[in-house]
Amino acid sequence: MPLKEEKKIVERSTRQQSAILEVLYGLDEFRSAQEIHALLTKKNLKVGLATVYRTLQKMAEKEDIDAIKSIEGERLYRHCGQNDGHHHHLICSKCGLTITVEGPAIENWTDKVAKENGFSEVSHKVDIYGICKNCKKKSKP
Amino acid sequence: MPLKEEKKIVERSTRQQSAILEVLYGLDEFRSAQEIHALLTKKNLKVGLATVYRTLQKMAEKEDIDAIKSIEGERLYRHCGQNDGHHHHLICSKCGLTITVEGPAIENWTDKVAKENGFSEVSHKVDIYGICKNCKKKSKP
DNA sequence: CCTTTATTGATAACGGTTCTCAATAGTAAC
DNA sequence: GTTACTATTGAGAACCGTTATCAATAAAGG
Repeated sequence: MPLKEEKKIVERSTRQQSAILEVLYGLDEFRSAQEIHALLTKKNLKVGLATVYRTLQKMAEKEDIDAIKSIEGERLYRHCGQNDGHHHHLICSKCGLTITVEGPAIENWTDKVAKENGFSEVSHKVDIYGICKNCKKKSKP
Repeated sequence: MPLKEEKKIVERSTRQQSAILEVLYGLDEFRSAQEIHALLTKKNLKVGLATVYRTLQKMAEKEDIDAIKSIEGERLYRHCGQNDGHHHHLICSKCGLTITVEGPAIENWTDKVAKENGFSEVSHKVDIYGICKNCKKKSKP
């Protein structure tokens, strides 16, 4: 049983998957499945909404792309350049501005807390929400 | 304009609100609005589902109770004893086990990161998800 | 008791996501 | 290229948590 391929998202490569990847690579910030679907449509790449959901989900599972939850509970996706090194996201709750941050300190702290409490697999998902400078300014006129 | 009252959830106190509070005080872990509604029903405290949602929302706004989001995106509520001092939650993604942790280190880090990036209001919502000891054990038999 | 109006509750609506299942299209073997 | 197999797709229905609607109810104060 030789392992033929390994970097495929799924067992068969399709037009739809490439289209979704194409859009993802063009993204600089997190987008919802629906937004990605809209972007595809705008590019005349016809892909069903259900397929977008399914494919993004699979890609996120395989960690080919980054997935986070917005504070409203929406799942957001982004192709994330660096696959090495932990990094987290500082996301503006108002406008969605996303900044990637490195967090050795937080890694250490979460690891410590996790260990003390017998938890594992805590490290990868510390996304922090706040209000960015611009939005703060706007909200206090 | 004298401020008459201050610790009331709302402007008028009702049977329904007391019922919800009663259930909340009996909770030791986070529960969804629907679960709380079910608990009320079980206690023969008839309260409409919409009212449960509304009331929990208001209480959480006033920070009379703690609210978090489960990884599935559900809002979960709990009456949280200590009202003083920042604290965060370490929550098992599998079984929902919740541990309250203090995090001066994380406060400092988030503050620093926030300031560096011009963000504000980042401090209060660092809930960390992981897999607790028991669930980890189960998943690797 | 009466009036005012915050609150309630049954139900509809909503929004994001997942499911269904027949149609479509990769893939490997011929 | 053709065939057979089956993974994938897509349109729409279903789902699920939540919010909105709005008439009915019931606190609070006079």
